Amino acid sequence: MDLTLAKESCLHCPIRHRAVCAEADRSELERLEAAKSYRTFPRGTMLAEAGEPLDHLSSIVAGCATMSRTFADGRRQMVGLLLPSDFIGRPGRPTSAYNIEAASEVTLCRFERRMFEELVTSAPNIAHRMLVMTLDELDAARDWAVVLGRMTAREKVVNFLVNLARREAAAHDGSVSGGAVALHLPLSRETIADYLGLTIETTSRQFSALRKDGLIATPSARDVQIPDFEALALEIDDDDGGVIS
Amino acid sequence: MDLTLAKESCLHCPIRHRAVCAEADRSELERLEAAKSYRTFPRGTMLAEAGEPLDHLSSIVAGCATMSRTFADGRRQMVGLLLPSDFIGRPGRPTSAYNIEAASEVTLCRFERRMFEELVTSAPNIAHRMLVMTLDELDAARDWAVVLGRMTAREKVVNFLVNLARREAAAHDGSVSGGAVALHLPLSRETIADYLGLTIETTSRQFSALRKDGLIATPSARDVQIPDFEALALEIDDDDGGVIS
DNA sequence: ATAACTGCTTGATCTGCATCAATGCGGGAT
DNA sequence: ATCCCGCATTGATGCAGATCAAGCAGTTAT
Repeated sequence: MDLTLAKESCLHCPIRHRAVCAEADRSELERLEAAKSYRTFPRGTMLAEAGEPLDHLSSIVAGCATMSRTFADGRRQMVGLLLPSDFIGRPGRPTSAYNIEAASEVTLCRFERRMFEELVTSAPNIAHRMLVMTLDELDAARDWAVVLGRMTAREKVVNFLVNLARREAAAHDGSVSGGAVALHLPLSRETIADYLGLTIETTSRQFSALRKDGLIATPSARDVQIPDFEALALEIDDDDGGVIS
Repeated sequence: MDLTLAKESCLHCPIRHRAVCAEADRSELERLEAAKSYRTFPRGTMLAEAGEPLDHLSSIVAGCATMSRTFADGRRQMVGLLLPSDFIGRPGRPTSAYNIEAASEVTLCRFERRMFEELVTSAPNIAHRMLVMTLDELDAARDWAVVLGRMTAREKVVNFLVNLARREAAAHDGSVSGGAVALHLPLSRETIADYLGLTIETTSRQFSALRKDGLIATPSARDVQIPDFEALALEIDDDDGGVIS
């Protein structure tokens, strides 16, 4: 799970473009800038439906969205949390493979598909940056498979909290200090459960167990305090490489 | 298993290059051809170790390899099966994130890292094709997360067999007919179990249950016959989109 | 304030898969 | 052939997490 807020490869930020394109074709930059438009959607909006055509490709500017697939019998599995700088839609693939839903108010930087695809095929810089972003997502997706396939419920929840804390720290461009950390959860228990491949009840029980063990405090359901981050991280770090980088 | 695959994006095949590069810079093609070399490794060879430097990028020409991560306590999760035309290593990432092991004798088409990375940054065609391949892998990895997170043991095994059959059919460039299909499993029960996030015993029991239900026959542990492919596929297809594309 | 609603927690029970433990089977060496 | 040895199957039992079922707390409406 890559949760940094200001990746090198973020495609909606002109400052990044300038850095990357410094000595490259400036017209490429102009075209990318010209092709984009911004739009904000309220919480709960379906930004894409699995199998349905997706005529805009977007980069998330602000907010949080979820990517999931739902079975006919109701089982749901999230395959990713989409955060600022993450990309929605794929060049060359006209439809979305997953449901994408705004988990909070979300602002997108949108590119009309045809324009963007032309850029990707003709501009080496853009294509290369898309490749780097996609490789990051691939690593995250594979790491996620490891979590879902082999971790216990407790490990899944700890892993979730630790990564959320690390992302938050990265967003503020500092590292997680050895001390206390406070988190606001962007997701409901149900969404967390669907993310972790668990039920709501099991997820809730794991939060309660961690609280009883003194590893977290929960002033409210959506707020988590971690008095000793290292102690929490030890629950998963000490015995494997299963931590999502 | 016959592994002659012929994806559009396969990077070791000059014929494909020619098709893609037809009107593009031919020197790019020359350089790619010049940079490659072939090598064959016996079954069991560790082609890459998680965290270790990987100085060659490779395209699989023949054989089968597995990608996995192992926890300190022995838990192991495979994150992918690598088959001909699949790629090992990532431009811009000097180390492998996973253990990659030859599951059978494997022939690789290898590119020296520096040469290949130069090609990716300078040649739009190569970069674009890498992007398409990576997007395919990303879809597969996310689909895999859905399988691991929400499918039952039986569904996992059925999904595995159905996908293997489909890949095999795709390799022979035909579709899976409505009738009987014969498969040779390229993996041991243990490896299948690690792939599916199950134990050996559960995997074996599921094979036995499918046999008892008449959905498969197993002339040997490594050979599976599917008398009615559609009937098997119905076990998963009718209620979701959880099939790996 | 009270009611009604929604999301969270907790308890009791059930079950699917893991674990522990034999047993069977096939292919290679002698 | 016979003895292996690694792999696969099958059985008995245990347990983590799912399911079923109440309660509870925060929020919005009246």
